Amino acid sequence: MARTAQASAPVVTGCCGAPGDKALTAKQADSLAHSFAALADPVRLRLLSLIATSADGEVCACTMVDTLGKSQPTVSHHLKVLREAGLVTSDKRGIWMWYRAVPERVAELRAALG
Amino acid sequence: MARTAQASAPVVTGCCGAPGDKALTAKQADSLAHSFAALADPVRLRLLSLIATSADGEVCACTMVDTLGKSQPTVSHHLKVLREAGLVTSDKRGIWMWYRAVPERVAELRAALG
DNA sequence: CAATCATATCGACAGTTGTCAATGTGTTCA
DNA sequence: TGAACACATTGACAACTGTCGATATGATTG
Repeated sequence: MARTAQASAPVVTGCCGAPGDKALTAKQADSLAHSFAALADPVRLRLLSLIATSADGEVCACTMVDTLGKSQPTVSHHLKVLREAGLVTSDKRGIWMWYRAVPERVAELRAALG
Repeated sequence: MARTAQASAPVVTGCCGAPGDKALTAKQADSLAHSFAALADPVRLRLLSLIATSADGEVCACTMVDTLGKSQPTVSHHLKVLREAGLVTSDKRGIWMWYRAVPERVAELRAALG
């Protein structure tokens, strides 16, 4: 994208060189920050970990309410955040809501770190 | 763990199986969440990206104040968060403060995602 | 020494976020 | 139909966070 370096001023008047153009743009950073924010809560990390490490690849919501020490509305809220971040999908079967991880989305974030 | 429903029925009476023991503990999740929180802000992501992609591997603070559209105290605050998260180190030389990335720390977070 | 510059810290403010009780929605079963 | 259950949503509140102006700290220069 566009560089922020101004070619007009030849005098740097200090230490500062050109910032280089490989860094994230503001838009890219906004999007990434939203995704990482979904991981910036211990309850959500435990939820995602619970789902991702489950034997069947899916976990019922009631299991998570039982396992974590949080109220049902709180767990529901965090699952919604994970869903909106694309990190999990939900699937209602009968009375129960089953959650699965979205490994591709996790891989995207991992790729952003290296 | 302990089920809070009626104790009379030994049957599972529902969907819930055992949660499995591979998931994160509360302590692990707390620590990880703190680290990811450092990445959950667009300004910090741009700072880290600016530093990590710089040609010399280090960037002077004044460059970052110039590049991002934020005030000097704001940039200084975010750099402190990154420093406390172990993602960058700082080194004062003369008047200027130089920042370098800590790739091992970034790798740790990347590893936590897969 | 005083003046100047780069950066950090402080104080205050608005906006966001995590939490839970209460309530709503939709499903199953008697 | 109505009761019971699983989950989502709402509303409210405290705690946290990003932001900037003002100010402090520390180094350099004249």
